[in-house]
Amino acid sequence: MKVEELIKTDKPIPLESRTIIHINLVSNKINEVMNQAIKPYGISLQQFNVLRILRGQKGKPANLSTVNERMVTKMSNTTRLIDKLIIKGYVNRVVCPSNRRKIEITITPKGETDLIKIDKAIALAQEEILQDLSKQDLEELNQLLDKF
Amino acid sequence: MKVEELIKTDKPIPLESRTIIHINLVSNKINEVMNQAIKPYGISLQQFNVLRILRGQKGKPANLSTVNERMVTKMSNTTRLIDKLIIKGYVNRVVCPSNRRKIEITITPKGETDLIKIDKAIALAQEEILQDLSKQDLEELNQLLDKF
DNA sequence: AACGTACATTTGTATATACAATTGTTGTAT
DNA sequence: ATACAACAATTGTATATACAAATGTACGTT
Repeated sequence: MKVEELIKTDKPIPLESRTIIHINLVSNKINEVMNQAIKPYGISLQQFNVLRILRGQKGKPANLSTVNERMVTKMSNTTRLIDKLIIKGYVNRVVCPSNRRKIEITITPKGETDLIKIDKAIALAQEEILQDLSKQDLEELNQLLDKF
Repeated sequence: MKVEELIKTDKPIPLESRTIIHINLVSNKINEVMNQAIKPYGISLQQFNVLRILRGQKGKPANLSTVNERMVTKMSNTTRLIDKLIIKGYVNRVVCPSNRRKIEITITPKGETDLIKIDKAIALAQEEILQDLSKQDLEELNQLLDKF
C-alpha cells in the first residue's frame, strides 16, 4: 500500500503524519474488504462483532453494557444495533428478572448457524488482507501497535 | 494499547485476528483524539482534510473528483461535504468555465487563516498519539503497513 | 415510606456515510 | 445536425453514528 499513490500527492509527507495517514488507509482498506465479504449475508461488521461476543458467552446472557464494552468499535447506540439483530432473528432480548434495569441478550440458534457461515467469509477476507505478511511481520506489527 | 483489556476478553486471540483488531483499535483511537482536538473549531476530520488539499493547490482551483481522489478516506458524497465548508465560509465553488460539467473549488482567505489554527491543534494531537514511538518505530511501522 | 442519587437502557435529533438514480454537459460517430 | 456514450456533479433514500436528554429501576439515607 503506497500512501503517496493512494492520496495522489507528489510532495513528501513528514514521517509522523505519514504514519497516521498510513494506519488510517490500512484500517479503511480492512473494513472495506471485510464489509464486502459479509455484505451477502446482510449484516454489518458491528453486528457481526456483537454476534461473536454473544456466542462467546456460551449461553450465558449478556446485557447491553457488557456487549458494548467488548465491542472493538464502541458505539453510542448499541440498543438500535441489537434491534437490527432481533429483526433478523439472530438474537433475543428479555428483561433481566433479577434487575429489571438490565436486559439479557442471547444469540438464537439461527444466529449461531448463520454466524458459522459468516465466520468463514471473514476468515477468507482476513487471509486476503494479510496475504503479504509473514508471522514475524505480524508479531512485529503487534508490538509496534502496543505503543499507541 | 492492550488489545485484550480494551475488548475485555480473557481468551487468547489468534495472531491474525488480533492484528486486524489491533489496527482497528489504534485507528479508532487516532480518529477519536484528532476529532476531539478539532472539535472546538466546529469542523470534522474529513472537512479538515479537504481544506488541506485545497491549500496544497496554492490558488489553483480543484474540482470535486480531484479533491475526492486525494482524500485519505474516500467518501461517496463530497458534494455535501463541500456544502458544509461553503456554509462556514471556508471555500468557494464556481462552475468551471472551460468545462461546465466541472466545478472549481478554492479555499477562501478565512479558510486559510482558520486552517493555520487547526493545523496546530492537529499537530498537538499527533504528538500526543505518537509520544511513545521513536523515529525508528515509525520507520518500521510504515514498512510493515506497506505490506497491506 | 419518601427522597435523592446512581444505574441501565432507550429515545430524540442532528449529522455522516453508502449506494443508486438523476441531471446536465461534453465529445464522438454517424 | 442528431444520437449516443462517457463524464462530473448532484440529489434521494436508507442506514449508521454521535451526543444529549429522557425513562424507568434499584438502592442507600433519613
